[in-house]
Amino acid sequence: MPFNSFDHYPMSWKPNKNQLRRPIYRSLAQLLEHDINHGFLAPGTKLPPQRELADYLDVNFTTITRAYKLCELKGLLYGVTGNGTFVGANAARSVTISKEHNSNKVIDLGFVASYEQTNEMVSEVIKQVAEKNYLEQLLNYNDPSGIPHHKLAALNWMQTLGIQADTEHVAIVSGAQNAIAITLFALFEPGNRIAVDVYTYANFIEISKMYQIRLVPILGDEHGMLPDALEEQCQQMNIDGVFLMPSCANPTTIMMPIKRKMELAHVIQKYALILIEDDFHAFLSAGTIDHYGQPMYQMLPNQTVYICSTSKSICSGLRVAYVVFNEVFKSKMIKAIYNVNVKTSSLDVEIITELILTGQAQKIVERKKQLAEEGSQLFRKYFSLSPQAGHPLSFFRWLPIPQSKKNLLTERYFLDNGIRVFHSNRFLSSFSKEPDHLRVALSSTSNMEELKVGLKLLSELLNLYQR
Amino acid sequence: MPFNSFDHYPMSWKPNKNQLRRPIYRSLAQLLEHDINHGFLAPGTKLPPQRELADYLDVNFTTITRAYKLCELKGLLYGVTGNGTFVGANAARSVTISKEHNSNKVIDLGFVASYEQTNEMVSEVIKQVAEKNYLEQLLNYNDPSGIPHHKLAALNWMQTLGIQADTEHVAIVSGAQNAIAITLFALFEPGNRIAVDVYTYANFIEISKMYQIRLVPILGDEHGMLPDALEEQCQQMNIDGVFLMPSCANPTTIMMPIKRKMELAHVIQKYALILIEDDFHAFLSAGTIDHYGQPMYQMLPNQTVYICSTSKSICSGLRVAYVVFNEVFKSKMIKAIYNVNVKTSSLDVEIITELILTGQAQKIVERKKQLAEEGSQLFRKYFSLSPQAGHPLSFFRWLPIPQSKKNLLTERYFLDNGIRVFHSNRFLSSFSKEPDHLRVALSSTSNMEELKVGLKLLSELLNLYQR
DNA sequence: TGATTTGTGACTTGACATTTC
DNA sequence: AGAAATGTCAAGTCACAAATC
Repeated sequence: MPFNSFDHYPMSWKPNKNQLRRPIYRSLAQLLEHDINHGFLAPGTKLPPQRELADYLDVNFTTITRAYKLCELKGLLYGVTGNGTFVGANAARSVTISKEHNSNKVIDLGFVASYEQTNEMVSEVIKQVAEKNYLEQLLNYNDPSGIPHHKLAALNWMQTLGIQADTEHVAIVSGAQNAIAITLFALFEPGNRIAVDVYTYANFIEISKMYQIRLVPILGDEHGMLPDALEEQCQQMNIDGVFLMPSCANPTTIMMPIKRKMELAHVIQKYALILIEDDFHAFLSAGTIDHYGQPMYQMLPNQTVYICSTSKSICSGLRVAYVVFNEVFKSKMIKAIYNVNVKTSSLDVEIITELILTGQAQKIVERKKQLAEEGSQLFRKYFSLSPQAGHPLSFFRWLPIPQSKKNLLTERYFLDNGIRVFHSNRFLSSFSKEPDHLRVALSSTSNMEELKVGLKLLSELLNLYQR
Repeated sequence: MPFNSFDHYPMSWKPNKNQLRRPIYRSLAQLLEHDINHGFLAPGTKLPPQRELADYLDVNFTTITRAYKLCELKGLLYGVTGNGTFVGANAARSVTISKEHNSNKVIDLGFVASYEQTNEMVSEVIKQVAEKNYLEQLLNYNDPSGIPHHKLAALNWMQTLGIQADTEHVAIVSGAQNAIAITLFALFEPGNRIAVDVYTYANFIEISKMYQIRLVPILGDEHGMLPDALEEQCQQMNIDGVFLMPSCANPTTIMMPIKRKMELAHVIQKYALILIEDDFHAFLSAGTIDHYGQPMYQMLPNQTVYICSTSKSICSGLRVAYVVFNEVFKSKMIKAIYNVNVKTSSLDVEIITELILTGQAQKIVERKKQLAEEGSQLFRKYFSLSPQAGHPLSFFRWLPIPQSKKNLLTERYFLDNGIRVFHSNRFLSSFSKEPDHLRVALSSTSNMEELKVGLKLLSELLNLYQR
């Protein structure tokens, strides 16, 4: 007979004993998943200790361990030895951020687009490409990892970002998200652990959940992830990789100075982690910002997959990204690219290549920088920036907001009032006590006037929200 | 002390006891993987029984179970209760089939392309699309699952194949392989089991290995998978899905008659399997072949993901496929599409759409059918077809060859003599005692003359091979 | 500081199903 | 036809590590 009287000190979760079928651990995990997904267990809830629940259900405590673990792999829970097991911040919902059909009344400061105003410059080049007399050669199955000529343009482009590589160690894929999916697929297995910033790219959290990668949040400061914190976690558990966006972390806008990169590289090397370096804002940093230095790929070529998307810098709709890797990863990466994509449309890549080789891409970048500068100025008009404001040209801002009990309803509140923004919780893989933020995209409205209206409305709403 | 004297009855695999580290099961799995990958354990080898090996290594027998299981999930092994554990047919190598750079002297009858001669008809349409005045609207992040207008064209196209659906239940992805990856990702978890034909699509085997899906081969006859065999396996173990290519199975060219589809649908429904229906040859069957009937999606809409690629039928390089699913799968599929692709280039889809709406696509199909007919005739000139020859217009043939000790070296033999073809072993997920075959692609040479030379050479080589 | 709480994970036990002989 | 061989899998035991009090 159980020692405690459970009625007096009720557990946070009491599964119905009668609903349990064999195997118990699966059945229990199912009940747990159901209760989380249906809101009976709020994010952050501390679950009953394994032994206590086991006692209550009259089973061995490792049966509970196993049930909890199933849910952990699905990204619903996380456990802390000596402390307890908790429901994850985003257990109950998908945090995927995608472009949605808004009603016309809503101004989208949520999804980060890329100042799509520049796309007409691309249309021109499409017409030029269509006149080429070798179009047929772009329409077959040849060169699954990219036509050599396209790869050369890629290397040319990435050279300005500080990347040195050759055509044998670059491949063309369909955008950065696609590159991430392929890299996870190629180099990681379900159950592996990847270290991430406490706040990290929401779609990375989501794809990790899907592929059953366990994320290990690492503390950071104003220069990004802390090497000591990473090392500590590496000592404590078996970590397989680390995901970083050094050129401008999403959502925090932190740009990692070269010094921090080197310190982190040291730890990454020491523990033989695989680094996924998503350098999506490099085109706004390299050659523009002093202490930017170079990509981490250059420090750790044998351990890094470097991802350079052209979606933010050149054109979002053509879905072209470059992936750079060393010989050790090559065969696995090529195989994964084939398994996921077969290949990326050579027509699209031809257009990007033409943009690069004719110098049009550089003009687009200049224009986007200009727009980013304008967007930033508008933002500063309505909100004060802290001295540690992150990347000056970032396509989005990380705006501290007062703590509120609304919490999960925050996004709803703004949406109902005509603004789409994302709450910091969406970028959490476990939980955090840091102050709440909003991520505010500056690059998604169709013009600056709309952005201005949006930011003004947001600042007004925020004043009301505080009370 | 062990009962048997192991020196007298040596086990097929004797791992070095001293190399074992803790955890034992992982370390053992690693040794096993190494020995398989380095050829010390040939495909088909029977491994020592779990209890015997455990005795030898002085560990509990379920430690061996676990080690074997790790390797099974990676597609290296398969176990049969009561019989033993065996090294898989393709354990040591990747069976991925991709377009490779051949030396000019090699004629490629391996990779199945799609009579790329028709691509110049596509070039024309690209020029037309480039002149549209709404190009910019194709270059942004909007409509990740496809622009409504594009979806309507998709439905229009698939209607001729017998599919009834609406725009809410179709999505656009980047080719059939991409569709498969997304479907696995969306609806299956690592460790799940999927039933397949004994000989099945090599790239499906490969992606399943990567995602740790266990394949369960099901016996078939000249009309495809046997419903009874499927049912038997379903009773025996927990099977989650089934992968079928009813319009023309790759590599066997079997087209499933409507009667068989209905019988299989019955079993699939009874055991609540998820059906992945890759209908890549439907455009060569629907309306052409009498007893083709309709896709299985129409019989089991709630359990089926229907994949319709335009690579084989319209244009291979543009990477566009349509996916049809019911409401129950919708949110998971849309999420997975976003996580893997974000979206498919709307420019490419616009071109495919234009091809469909102007009727050019239909003309391309007609031309491809003509070419397929020619290719088939050429084949019959050099090889006799059995009465159960499979799909008459198939882009490839399944050619019985004499048993030979060369086995794994068969592909090498033909390659060294100027022909790339694939041996039946490449399409096996476990093992089989059925007679050997070659898969001979008819659609990959740049013209019919080259195909003729290739087939002639192949028939000559085959005569020599027999001796 | 040290006992206690709490989670992790490898290995062991034992029931069971199928195949072989 | 039945005993033995063989693989599968859930659940239990146990050692340990980190956090808390």
